[in-house]
Amino acid sequence: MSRNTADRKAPLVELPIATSDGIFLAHYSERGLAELDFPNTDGLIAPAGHGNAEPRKPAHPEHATDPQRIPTQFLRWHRTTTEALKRVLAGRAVKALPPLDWTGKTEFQQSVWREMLKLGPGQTKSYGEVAKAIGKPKAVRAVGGACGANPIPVVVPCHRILAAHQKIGGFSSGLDRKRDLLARERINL
DNA sequence: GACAGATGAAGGA
DNA sequence: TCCTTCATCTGTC
Repeated sequence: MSRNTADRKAPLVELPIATSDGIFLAHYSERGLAELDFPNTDGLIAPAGHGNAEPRKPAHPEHATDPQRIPTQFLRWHRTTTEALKRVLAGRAVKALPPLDWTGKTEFQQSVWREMLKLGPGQTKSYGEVAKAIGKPKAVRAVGGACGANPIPVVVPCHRILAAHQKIGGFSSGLDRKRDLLARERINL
């Protein structure tokens, strides 16, 4: 077991993404997209991957990092992230992703998330199938844990991972949101 | 090291 | 079917 959360670097830039679902908040480090926070139904932003964290106010443009001082590389990544997010929310295939910063995450988690990235719109896998795909067929519960720790939901499509027999399983940001995302991809449970 | 967890499978009613 | 129990593996504290 590798445990290297200590060298996790704090994101350098936070940028909001306005969608029909609300304002998502993307966190970028010098390595790429590090986190994506869901908007809450009440307008607050729910941090991804840590369900018991306190929701917080969305960063208004005037409070977010000053656009004038953001390196163009971050702006390029943000354009790619915005496009990818909007495509997923529309149930369409993602054309391109920015580099993803999984620094500090374990090898196991990264292999689970890489497996999720292989799934296109309308495609699903069970936790057991993901466990098999990464060569650890008995690590089904651990796959669930890795899904819950996913810092970049929607873009890394943890909502496409179902429990056995097409049951919905769980979702750190709420089962309703998972059902909604699946419905947009015409996935019937 | 102990414990919890977004599972899965098997067995019994 | 539905429910309960248990095996299994990994992450977190």
